Amino acid sequence: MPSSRAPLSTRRVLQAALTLADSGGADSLTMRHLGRELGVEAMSLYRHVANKDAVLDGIVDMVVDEIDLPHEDLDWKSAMRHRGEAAYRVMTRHPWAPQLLMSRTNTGPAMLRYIDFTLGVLRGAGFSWKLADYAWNTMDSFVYGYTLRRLTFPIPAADYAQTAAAHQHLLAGGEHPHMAELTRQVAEGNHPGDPDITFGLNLILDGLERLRDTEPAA
Amino acid sequence: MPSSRAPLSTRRVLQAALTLADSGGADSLTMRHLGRELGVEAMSLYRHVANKDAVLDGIVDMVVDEIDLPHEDLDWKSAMRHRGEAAYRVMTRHPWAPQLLMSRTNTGPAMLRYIDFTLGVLRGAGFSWKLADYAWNTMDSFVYGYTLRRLTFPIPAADYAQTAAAHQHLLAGGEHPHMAELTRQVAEGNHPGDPDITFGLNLILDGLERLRDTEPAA
DNA sequence: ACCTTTCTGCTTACGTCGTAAGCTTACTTC
DNA sequence: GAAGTAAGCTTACGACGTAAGCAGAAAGGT
Repeated sequence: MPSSRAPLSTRRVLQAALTLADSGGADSLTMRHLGRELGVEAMSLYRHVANKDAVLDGIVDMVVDEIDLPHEDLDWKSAMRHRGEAAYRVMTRHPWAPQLLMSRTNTGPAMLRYIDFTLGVLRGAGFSWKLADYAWNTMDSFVYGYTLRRLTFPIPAADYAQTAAAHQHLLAGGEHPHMAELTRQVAEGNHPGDPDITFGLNLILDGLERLRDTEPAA
Repeated sequence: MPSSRAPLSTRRVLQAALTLADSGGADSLTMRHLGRELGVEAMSLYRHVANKDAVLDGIVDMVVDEIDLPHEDLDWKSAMRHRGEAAYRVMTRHPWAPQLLMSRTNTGPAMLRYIDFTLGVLRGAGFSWKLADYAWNTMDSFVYGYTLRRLTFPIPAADYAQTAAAHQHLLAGGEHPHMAELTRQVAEGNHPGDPDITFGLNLILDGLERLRDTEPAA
């Protein structure tokens, strides 16, 4: 009895690749492993995708497509904040993604849609073309940077105080007095230790609003 | 006549690794290639570095160490702006670096020094511990994000207008009306196309200043 | 002087990766 | 059924990081 297997397709390959990356990280996403997951030899995948890069481009765009766009009728600041937070949430669900997103030029359809929407929101709010362009670029730089740092950082936010307490002695040498004191503050619970993404988003959005009001669209 | 070769050392290996990465990108930095560059077999390197990860950690910290710290007597905003711009410049000299910096947990001595200095500047300017911590985290998220985006982006800033003009037809389908119009604006020279890093830095610094003045250090 | 330890670099080898080239099997279309 | 095409398989190549063990030279003790 020959095993009757669902036929391969680009879609199915990318879907499996996404699942594989989610479960085992970027390192576990190899052509051989991906093939195994689909009950197929590695080389068979090449009938449906050009090469591994195409797989990476594909799953990155699938992730971008998960970022949901806020309702058109939200005020621009809420919309933009929502957008940034949504991007962060999605990346957190797919921790391997931001690294990849930032490392390849790839601008898939989902990304184009996402940018176009953002420009629309800003233009609707009275931003000049130039300022709108600057605005989304600045926002995105921050969002990606923040997300990458968060994902790379080894300590879960909930454990900051505890970890700070445990590591205070490492900074006792006096070479890094400010870090030592900051660590003490965190250990004693005087401050939570890492800003939520909303902190930076609001900072940037408030600044953009002021710029818009200073130099309005021509 | 046996070739009399300078003896290996951790320092020499890391130095060569840095040079190799600079000249050929991260991909060209392999143990075999690195050995060849030093006139030595790949396995010989393992006498001086634990493994490839140690090499990567090492050269990343060397790059961080290149970021020069502004003078202590600069006002805090200039100091912070200077710091961000310096980081950007250094990363641009070593385009392979930010990717690596963000992907590994590694906090080498140069990084510790850099953070401690920044905290000192902010505390000296009257920021609370909490706000100072938020401040440098937000700044750095932006700086790294901005730098990564810039390095990944395929078009040199000088060619924006020309490239925009050449690609306008791709957006003619009407699916992305705002991007199409933005591209037109860039093509016609109505706006330069991408913000300098100073734009975002000032945005964030001005915002931080306002926050400091609203909720001063206890 | 000789022996012995240690240090440095070399050789060989294993299991992994992406993928080129060519083969085989199965399904369509007449 | 014959012919043509598509889908998956086999084998192989040249990378990669690095484990294990070897060879020769330098250094220290007697």
